[in-house]
Amino acid sequence: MPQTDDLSEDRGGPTVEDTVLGDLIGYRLKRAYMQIQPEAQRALAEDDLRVVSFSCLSIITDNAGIVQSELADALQMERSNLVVIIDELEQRGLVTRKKVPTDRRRYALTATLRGRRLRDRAAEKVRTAEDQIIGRLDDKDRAHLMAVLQRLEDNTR
Amino acid sequence: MPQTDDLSEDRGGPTVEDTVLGDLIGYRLKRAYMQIQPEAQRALAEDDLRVVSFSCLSIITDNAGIVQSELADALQMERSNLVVIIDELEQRGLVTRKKVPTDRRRYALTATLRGRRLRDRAAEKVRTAEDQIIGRLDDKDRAHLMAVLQRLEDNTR
DNA sequence: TATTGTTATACTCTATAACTATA
DNA sequence: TATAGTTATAGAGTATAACAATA
Repeated sequence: MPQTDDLSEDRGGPTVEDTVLGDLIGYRLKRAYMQIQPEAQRALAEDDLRVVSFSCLSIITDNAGIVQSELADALQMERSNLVVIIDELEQRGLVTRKKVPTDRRRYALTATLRGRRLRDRAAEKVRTAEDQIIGRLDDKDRAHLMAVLQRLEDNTR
Repeated sequence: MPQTDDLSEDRGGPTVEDTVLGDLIGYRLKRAYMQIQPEAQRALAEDDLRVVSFSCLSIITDNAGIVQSELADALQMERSNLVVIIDELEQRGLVTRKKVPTDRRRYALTATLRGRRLRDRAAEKVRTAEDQIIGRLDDKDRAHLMAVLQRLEDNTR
């Protein structure tokens, strides 16, 4: 098994490969996410979307009629922080807010046709950006990664 | 393959499983990290460490003599944001700052015995916390996950 | 009484610019 | 002229408390 216990210069990089830290899943997850996130951000910025607003638009698109507190639950964020995001999506004509007749405290969120189309286009761009980073990761490894991450998440529910 | 296209109530949870979003690696990575991070945070808080200060202490421990800008590179963070963190680690007697004789602009960082011991203890706690979340993930899946995440990260360098 | 959406606010993280001392 | 460490500050992102409307 390849293991580097040589701390001196190795291959040009700014040194430092840590094993104790590198063996922690949380650290590896964060590092991997840090590579992907900026590229996703850049791809979404072309359509004036942030990662969080894209996530909202995406879930609303696939779950027409969802209300804000449910959306907050789904994204594990505070419903108070959702307000301005939905405000913007609504102002841009991407989603609609409609009072639920049976419970007038709640607003049913639905993506407009324009919203759904934007979501599809943006998702495609993010996918392309991700694929470029994934590089040599073949389909089998990708599928396995996704399955394990999903399982990891499910284990905590 | 198991695929849910039923959007109605499934098993008590607050609904919502999105496929377009859920098929993005960035989203899955973030979700998985969101499950792990709070537990790691809680484990580290017992020793008055934050994730970032633990990461610093850990890298310094394994790379005695590293200077701040190298550490910033290693953790992919701004060196300006490192200052207060190292300040605190130094004040707690966990690391030392020593001017490098050959280049007096730089400070060599080294973990003290107490720092190294704290790192080892804290790492063990985080590991335990992670293992509890990982649950049924067996050694093979864990190893494969780590390898793929590492590869994913390496692909971008 | 409890919940939904909302507002305001505080707190943490991260990013940027500018300074100093050294090179 | 450039770099390391530092400071101050601005900007995100996130969390908390309180309120009005509704249940």
